[in-house]
Amino acid sequence: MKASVKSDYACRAVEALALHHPNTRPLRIEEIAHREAIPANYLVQILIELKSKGLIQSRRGKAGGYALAKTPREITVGDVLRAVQGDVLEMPLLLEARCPEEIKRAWRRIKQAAEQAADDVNFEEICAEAKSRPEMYYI
Amino acid sequence: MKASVKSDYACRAVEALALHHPNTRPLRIEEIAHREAIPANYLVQILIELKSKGLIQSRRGKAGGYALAKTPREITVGDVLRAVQGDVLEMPLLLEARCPEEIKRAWRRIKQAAEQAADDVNFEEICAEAKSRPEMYYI
DNA sequence: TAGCATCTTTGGCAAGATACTAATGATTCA
DNA sequence: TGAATCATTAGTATCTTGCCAAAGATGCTA
Repeated sequence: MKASVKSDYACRAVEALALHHPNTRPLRIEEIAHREAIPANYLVQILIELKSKGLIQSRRGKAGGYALAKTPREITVGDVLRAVQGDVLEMPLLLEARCPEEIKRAWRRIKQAAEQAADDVNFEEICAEAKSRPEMYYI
Repeated sequence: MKASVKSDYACRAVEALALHHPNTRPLRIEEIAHREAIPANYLVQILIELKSKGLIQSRRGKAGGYALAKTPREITVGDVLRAVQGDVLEMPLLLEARCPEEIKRAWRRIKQAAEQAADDVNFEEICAEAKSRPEMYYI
């Protein structure tokens, strides 16, 4: 089991929007991509997924861009992971008939532990930590 | 993050060996492959990795095969996952300089939760569950 | 209403990972 | 010696990942 770069990008993009919140001016793709060092062409697709899951909202045209659709406190890392990869920890093998039930139970325990940990971190906390290290944001 | 078929095969192979324990006759690859419905040619490679990590042992030649190198209680799901995939939850992005520290912290929390859950299940428990459902082993 | 800036959608693609197959070698035992 | 087994290595079809880029849709403004 490996964490994908995409999931990381998604969390960092949401963090950027959360740090900008509740400023009314939306952040453009290019701004987010630059701040978080994410390839803009890839970020586009990630933002679309986050939007379709109701985590962020967008506006087009001049003065367009992205903003959170909820408060940072209402968005967890688990929400972001589910938005971009379907589930915090995907286990297709839970559907396989040949996997014995007791092994499936062990897999489920791991899955639930990861899910709980992911749902336990919201972006208000993440922003608070980020702001306690302001030096990062002058580079 | 997705659980691989390989990890599942590894757990099922160790379960088969644990259920056979402490019988002195080793289990042949073909036996394990048949019992757990795992492609034999693939299982070979998995068993080699489990052996190199000291979880199982082997004997060659006639009357050869595999057996556990420890008691089922001494082997956890976490041990098996680390043996076949390096870590319970791999997070190469923890090494990336562009990922802010507060996001890394969130990733670490998820990683540790999964690790703890995996280390919390040993194969004695798994065997006990399996034996409480004996119907599976007559098919 | 023209035109531009932005988001949106779609298709493509190179590199790597996954889940195998298969051939050959090495070891043990009778 | 030879049969049975594990051990090693190479190959490979398919899928996934992490992007790029072109064309479209929409909103703002002059």
